[in-house]
Amino acid sequence: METRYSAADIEAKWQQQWLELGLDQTPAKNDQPKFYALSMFPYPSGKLHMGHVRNYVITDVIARYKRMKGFRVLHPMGWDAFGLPAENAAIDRGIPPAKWTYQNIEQMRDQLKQLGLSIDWDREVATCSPDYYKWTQWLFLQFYKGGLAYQKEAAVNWDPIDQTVLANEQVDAEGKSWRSGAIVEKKLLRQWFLKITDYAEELLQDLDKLGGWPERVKTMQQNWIGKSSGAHLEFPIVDSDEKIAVFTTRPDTIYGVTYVVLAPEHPLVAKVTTAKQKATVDAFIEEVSKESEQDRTADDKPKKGVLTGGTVINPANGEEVPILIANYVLYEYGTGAVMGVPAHDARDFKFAEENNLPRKVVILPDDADNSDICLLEAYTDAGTMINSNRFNGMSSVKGKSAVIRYAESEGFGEERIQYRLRDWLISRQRYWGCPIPMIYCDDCGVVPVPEENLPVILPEEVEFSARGGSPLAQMDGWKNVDCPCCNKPARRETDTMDTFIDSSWYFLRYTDAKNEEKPFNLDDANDWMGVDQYVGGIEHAILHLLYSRFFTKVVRDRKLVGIDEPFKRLLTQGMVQALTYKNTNTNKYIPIDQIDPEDPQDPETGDPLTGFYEKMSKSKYNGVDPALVLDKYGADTARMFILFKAPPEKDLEWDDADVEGQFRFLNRIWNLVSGCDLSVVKKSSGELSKDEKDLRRAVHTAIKEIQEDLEGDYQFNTAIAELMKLSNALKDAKCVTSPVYIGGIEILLLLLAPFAPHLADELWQSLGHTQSIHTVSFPKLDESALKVDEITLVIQIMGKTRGTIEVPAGSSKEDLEKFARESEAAQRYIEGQEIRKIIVVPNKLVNFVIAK
RNA sequence: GCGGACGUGGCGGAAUUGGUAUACGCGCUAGAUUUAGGUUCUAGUGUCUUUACGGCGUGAGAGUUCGAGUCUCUCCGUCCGCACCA
Repeated sequence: METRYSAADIEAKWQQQWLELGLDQTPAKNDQPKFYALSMFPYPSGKLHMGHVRNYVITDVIARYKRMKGFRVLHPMGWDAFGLPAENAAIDRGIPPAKWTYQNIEQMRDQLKQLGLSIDWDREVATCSPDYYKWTQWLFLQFYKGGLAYQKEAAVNWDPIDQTVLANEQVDAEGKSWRSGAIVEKKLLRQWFLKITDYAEELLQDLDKLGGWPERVKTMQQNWIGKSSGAHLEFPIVDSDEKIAVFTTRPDTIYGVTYVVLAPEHPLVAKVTTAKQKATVDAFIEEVSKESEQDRTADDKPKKGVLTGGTVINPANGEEVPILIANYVLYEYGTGAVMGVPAHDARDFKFAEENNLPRKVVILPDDADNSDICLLEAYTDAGTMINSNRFNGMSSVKGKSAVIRYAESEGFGEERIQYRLRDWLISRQRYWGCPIPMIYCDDCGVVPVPEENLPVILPEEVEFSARGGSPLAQMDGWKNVDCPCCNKPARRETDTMDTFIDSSWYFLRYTDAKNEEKPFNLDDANDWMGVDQYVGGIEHAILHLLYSRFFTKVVRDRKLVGIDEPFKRLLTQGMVQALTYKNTNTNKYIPIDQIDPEDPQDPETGDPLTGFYEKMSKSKYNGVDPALVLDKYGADTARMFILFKAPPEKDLEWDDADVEGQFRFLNRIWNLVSGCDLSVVKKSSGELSKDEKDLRRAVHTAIKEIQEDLEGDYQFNTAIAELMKLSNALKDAKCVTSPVYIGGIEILLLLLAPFAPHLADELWQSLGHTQSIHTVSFPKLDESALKVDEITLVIQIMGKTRGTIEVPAGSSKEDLEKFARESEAAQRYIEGQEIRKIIVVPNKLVNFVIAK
């Protein structure tokens, strides 16, 4: 068999064979250990991109390896199929969202299959299909029953382009929508929320259980949850029964309060404002409301504020201090009011300075000797309390709890834990999403749809005319329904759920994907969960991963599953980047085919261009279409390249020359194995020659290294390097008629099987095997084969390598020293020198320390 | 500003507990095969000089050690996340 390697022929053939053999199906429960390998499911945009390819190939190698290691593996795939692009396509092209989505799924499923992924397609789910979203709705009702779903009139993040509401997590630091990029506006609407804040503490604490997660993802979640502990303190308003509550992490500075500030939106503002100040206050509120979120939170923005004319009593010392409103106090955080301690808080300091408010020093640095210090900036560190009545002389660290206890005994405050995390706003004024199963009745109020009436079907034949509100709100036939309680005419909720809800439980559905009675059965979920390896992009570090953790804890508390955390190990794969050329004067990207790579110039202006590696995208003209790569080289080459080029968590720089390199490597393997002549193989003659021993060692070294690379941190790049070394060793081997050689060839194919599954099976068959290589166990490491007769001993003088000698393996320290001392390299340097010390590291080196 | 990660040839990247720095690949150079190009194969490829039994070399500088890419400290740089959170 001396034909050329043709990926196109063999890949289609083996994909068909595997399908017929059912190799990718999930085994029923048996006594094998389980392994759940999961990739984040894609949005069915219609076209596979390189980021997908990388994601799914990584998971596939892990799944295939684990199967060879004797695990029963669950490796499913599905579609995160609700979402806005389908509506946009409907508007732009007149295709109904459902039709567009299902077409895209067909297309992308075919593309995924071409990659040779060992996915159990019998468990495929699509979040937009009624048999899936029935259970999304059912789960929502569970939340509702558990008091974890509620409605609230709220100032929400309104995306003026997509015409919908966004969760806080979906608005970036500049106040822009994560999807449309539009500046988000504030709007008051009655919306559904999920009470994720009930789980804030557990979501934070359980990060410690996630040993297999990248540190940075955990840090990001920790910051997002934003726990801080301090005190809730109440300042009585003068001439009123009401009090202003503040949250502070520094109760020890309460004697330094020189004013109190309310957020402009705070409801007490109207009550405390005096007639004299009313015009000023109203003007200020007007001014602040005109500012965009971005302006208001800008870094170097001045802290503006005005007096309300009202005053409060400092409950610790009875002093009367003014109430102000200021733009830097956020209504959404804490109580929407702060106590102003300019001497010991950087923001208050700046604000007081700009608005001529007094300062009062109450914490003295430990190294200062008097209290008259002139502050140039706020002193925010710990120190000794002064000007604080009964607390004078106490360290400020102790003072925190002492002041809290005092506040409790005097009834003006208590200890308080505050989180930055807000409840999850899930209402979306969109059509293509999961309907919220709620009904509004004039008599009965808000009524949940009875479980037996689920799913609330999303009508699929809809007309889209232009961007704007959801068509559901206009579909009277759908909207009008009888109240399940009193049978009188009522109305359905026309908002749909945030699509992040759909993806917060799909990993549970895979464990029992066809269940028509419930979302999933407890035994199956407990058998497969948690996910042993989850793979996906870092962009989901907060949103999807936090929501999924929240959902898991809620369904656990509803006794639907018995685990605390959904994902045991998380691998965040790096981006796939490609070379882009940008004109730094005009900030325009130039397509690569218009450029001479030797001398990159802007074809229009003639400016020299700079090249960088950036994430592949249409707007940068640097995308590489996976379909073209598959056509030219085949799936095995694409897989090998992606795995070899960089470690999985690092960004990967696409490079056609390196793709060629992998293609060459697969061709070398093809030629190596096709060139094998089985007829000349001799019977084992017992004792191995040196060549045979060396080859056998190379083979087992490869087994050892690849196994370690796949067990630990998934170092696919070094695993492939080991495959190359083994293939080089086999190519150079002289003993081609030895059983060691042909055994080595077989092991090479077995080691290659998870990476290049089609080529490995084809060559395996060519060696006369009738069973697919993917049903064979991973080669067993024979430690004895790694033993060497001779080792290379490094001779060092004063820690510098001066030569090497070959010595028998396992020599004693004394012998090693003797060999080293007699070596030519050592002799040159120790001749006539006084040897101070000799360090012998067994099997490694001998170092002579000589008198200088 | 706060938090995290990282810095190794021309390039992507390797290096158990501190023990021969640059594995593997790309690129490049030379040669062989080929009508030619491509493919394939062989050899070479950190750097400097006085080409050696040599010097220098893992962002910079110091330290610990017989010995440091690896450990400690200081500094520089890049990337990422958060950012008025009281």
